[in-house]
Amino acid sequence: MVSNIDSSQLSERSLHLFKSLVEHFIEDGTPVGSRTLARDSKLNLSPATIRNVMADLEALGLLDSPHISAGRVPTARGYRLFVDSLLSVDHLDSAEVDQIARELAPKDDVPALMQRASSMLSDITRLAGVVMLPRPEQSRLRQIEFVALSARRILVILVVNEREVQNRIINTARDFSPAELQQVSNYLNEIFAGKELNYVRATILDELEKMKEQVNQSMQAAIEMAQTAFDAEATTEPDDDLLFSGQTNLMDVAELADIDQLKKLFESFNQKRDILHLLEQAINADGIQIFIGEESGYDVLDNYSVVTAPYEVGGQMLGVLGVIGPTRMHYERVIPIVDITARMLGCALNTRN
Amino acid sequence: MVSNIDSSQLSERSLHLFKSLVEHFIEDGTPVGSRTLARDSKLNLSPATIRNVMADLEALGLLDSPHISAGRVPTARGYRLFVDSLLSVDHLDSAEVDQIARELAPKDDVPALMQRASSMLSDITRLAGVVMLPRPEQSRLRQIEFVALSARRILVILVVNEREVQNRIINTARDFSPAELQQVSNYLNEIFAGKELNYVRATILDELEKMKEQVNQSMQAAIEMAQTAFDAEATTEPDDDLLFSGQTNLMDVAELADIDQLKKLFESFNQKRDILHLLEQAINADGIQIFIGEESGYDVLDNYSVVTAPYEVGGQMLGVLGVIGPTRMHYERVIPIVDITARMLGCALNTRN
DNA sequence: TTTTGCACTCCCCGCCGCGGGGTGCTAAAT
DNA sequence: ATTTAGCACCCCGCGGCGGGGAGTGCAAAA
Repeated sequence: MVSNIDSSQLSERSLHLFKSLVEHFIEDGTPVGSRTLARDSKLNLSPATIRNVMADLEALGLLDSPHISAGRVPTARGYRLFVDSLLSVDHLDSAEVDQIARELAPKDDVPALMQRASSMLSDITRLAGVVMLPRPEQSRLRQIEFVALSARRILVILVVNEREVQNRIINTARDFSPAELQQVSNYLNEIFAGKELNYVRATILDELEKMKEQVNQSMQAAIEMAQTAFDAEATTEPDDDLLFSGQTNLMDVAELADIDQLKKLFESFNQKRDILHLLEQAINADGIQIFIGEESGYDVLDNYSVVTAPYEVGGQMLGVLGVIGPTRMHYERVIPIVDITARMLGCALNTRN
Repeated sequence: MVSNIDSSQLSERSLHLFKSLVEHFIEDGTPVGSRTLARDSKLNLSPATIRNVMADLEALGLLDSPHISAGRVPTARGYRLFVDSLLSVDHLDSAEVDQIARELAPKDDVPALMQRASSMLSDITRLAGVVMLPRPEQSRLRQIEFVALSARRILVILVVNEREVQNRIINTARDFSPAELQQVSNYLNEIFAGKELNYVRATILDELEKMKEQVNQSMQAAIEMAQTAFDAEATTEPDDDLLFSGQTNLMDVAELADIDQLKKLFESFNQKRDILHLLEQAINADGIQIFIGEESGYDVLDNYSVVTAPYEVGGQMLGVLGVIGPTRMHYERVIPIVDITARMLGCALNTRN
């Protein structure tokens, strides 16, 4: 990868002009030329001078011109410089902060809260919002219970991480009495409560097999049942770990030509895979992380930027949330919104009852 | 509403020509004129004759011409006549039937099966698929269980309709011992098992209030807890009762002009409300029901048709599934696909273990 | 009743020319 | 040594024009 441009490599004036240009382009999306820039930037310079500067900036890979004789447009590297060094982020007015706080008031369960966070992000930015839920690898088994539906149909309930509940129904080879079920769950809880879920799964499927002979009849049944339960669990992929909303907002901006690029983007929202990988890169970032256009490495995102922030509670990273929109977005507004939403979501998760 | 055209009101020849015209238009989406129709339809007629016929058909409201001097295009009423009287539905070849059967093999839980049905519909038709889940009104409480997470945090589990499981966490005003919980659940199961869920909710919230004084201390607590549980339940709207997939398929056909009409359609997919209402109209239909263009009454669907079929198991209607695509769709293919999918989904739900 | 012939309409497409907003370069000015 | 002015040039977008194609309606002939 070619190294990015550092703001110290450029004169004050070039930076100022570059900033105006980017701002102007973000505003109306048309290539901006030397004349308009001469008018807009308060520096009293002639278009000719500005042309020279722009030629330099183009040589550095910060600008590009769609045609030889059109205005200039920022490149991904240009946006990078812009957001890293030139951007002055907005102060959100308190009304907006209030709105966010209100939306994230901890009034119902976790998935619903996440969903609200996502749709709030998209509403307030008029872009697409996304929230990544905690990766299941980090989840700890808290409690396991069995409920008899009928003699051979058993409802398995896994309580994970204090408040998540998973359940599935299994069919057993022989009848179990409620008392037996109680005994089995006591046994499993004793061994596995507080353990990491993957470990539990691995242990149950592999290790327990060996000790089968050593324990009594009833425990054998327990082991078999637990195996069935976790077998089913393994195949149940989480799949709802990425919550999108406001995708349709992107159809407003779509330059009408790249409608099938947008289609590809929507499809990758459905696949989830690419976006998931991208967001995973952001989970250990210290605060806001931004992927601009081609930087992301996923070409469905070529003309789009992703602004992300991890959210955490009690110092532990839980997930990532963010906003997806055209590279030409109002970063100065989007960034603080994503930032504060991540913080507040953390709070909301913290003060949950 | 103006009455629809009956095929008996038209001459054999008009019908034949009309049919060719619709087929032709479905094929390439351009208005079709008298010359091409003269060529295509095997009737040995001159364009002029055909023009006369087309003028009649237009007067009847079956055709429309975008401009005075362009070919004709079917109206919604035209499509109606076409699908009701003129259409010869395809025979699905056995490979396709096999594919559907394979996709709907009952290998995992109900929601996943529904999801697969939906995405299969969209894959195979290259349109948008939708599956409406059983309306919660028809659901009967089968079993209720309480699991103590801690002394005051209790997991409530509702088993509904044999295989659906809902769960939520409530906080209680005072401690409950596991034995007490057992007692409460026994009590509630005895009264409410097999009852309709709405009835249960209503009863618990209203009636039980009155009997509070008459029962003992422990039962009072039970009642309070049940109230809390069902209170929470009431606010948990089902919301996942409509499963879409393949929306992006519609972006292929989008005539590029009506991109914001498509946006509105996508938004109504998200709202779910309109589509839900529409599908509810189809639940009591005997087999395939088709809403063509403006017929639906929802103007987001103006240039789209919805082909639906209810699915049932054991004679009881459970829900509706279908396909959404441009009015200009291959009905002769889509109809049997939707039809057979509905049947097979019914089977799959029936033979579930 | 069907067909032929005819006048007419409208869209689409390519073409042209032009104006606007741009550019780069060079030479003059500061 | 910059900055500016001047100039030639580029290229997109737009409006107007003309012709071809596809289609129409109508009237008169078959």
